[in-house]
Amino acid sequence: MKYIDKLRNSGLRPTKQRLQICEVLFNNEKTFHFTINELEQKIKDRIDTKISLATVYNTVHAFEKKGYLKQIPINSNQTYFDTNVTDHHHFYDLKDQKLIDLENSDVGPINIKKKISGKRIKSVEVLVKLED
Amino acid sequence: MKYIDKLRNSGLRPTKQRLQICEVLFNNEKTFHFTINELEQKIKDRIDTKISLATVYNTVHAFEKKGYLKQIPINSNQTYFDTNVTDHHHFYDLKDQKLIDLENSDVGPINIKKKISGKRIKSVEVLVKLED
DNA sequence: CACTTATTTAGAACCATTATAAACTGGTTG
DNA sequence: CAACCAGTTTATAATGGTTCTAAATAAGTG
Repeated sequence: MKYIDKLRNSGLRPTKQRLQICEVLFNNEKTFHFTINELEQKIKDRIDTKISLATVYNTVHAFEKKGYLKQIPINSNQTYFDTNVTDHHHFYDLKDQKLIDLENSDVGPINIKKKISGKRIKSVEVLVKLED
Repeated sequence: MKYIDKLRNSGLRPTKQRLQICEVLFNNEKTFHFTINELEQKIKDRIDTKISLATVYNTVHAFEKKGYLKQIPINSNQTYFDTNVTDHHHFYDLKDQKLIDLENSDVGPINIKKKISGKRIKSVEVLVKLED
């Protein structure tokens, strides 16, 4: 199983549940955005056994901490995650409430001129809201 | 009272509560960021009468819809608002969980090259996360 | 003042997320 | 292989920010 090493290498035991969630998250042609609820549904559709909601939360948070998932900062009642962890930005379609990837080449380089002493820039995230 | 016209002009009745909240939000030297809870506390400190939590929510949402407040997209369990409604961006200090304004001149111009047909760009928001 | 409509209010309801504590599992060691 | 321990899963309860509800109150109008 190809995700066993990935998990072991990051100090996570390769449990049945985690491996199944890996399949759903990472064994796809394209990366995608999801909420926990949407992921739960995807898991139900793809896997025959049930995985507890608490485990889905635990796993997603563990994967995020290890850098396998990214949270997308957006004002919504639900938290959005992204399986695309490369540097990139997002459109957010206000009407359809859909996220769309912006490749880095779609956004000119962003130059942050201000510095805060003692702090490093960890990430720069751009959210472009779309309306009709 | 200087906020009466502001409210009337946007179709909001200038009630006692709204005027008091205007005082707390807009009668300051500097703009600021807040959550509903922080605003509630500020109101308690500045005003002698009590304003119901539901009214605070109603008012903040009404003001946001009218463009007197902006929501700041950030992943947090609480929603952050900004009394600075000009175009600008934010640092987010992950350790202290504090927002810091970035003037537009602190961030080079942002050029979004991708277009989505039938959609207009409503806003471009940059969140720069800071770590130690 | 009478009337209509908007607003305020306390409290209940909602719902995503987190905490809990018991059962279970993976990995390791003797 | 058995015994053990730490990590993990699980159902369920608890939490907490936000929204809803329905009744009371206040603002605007004629």
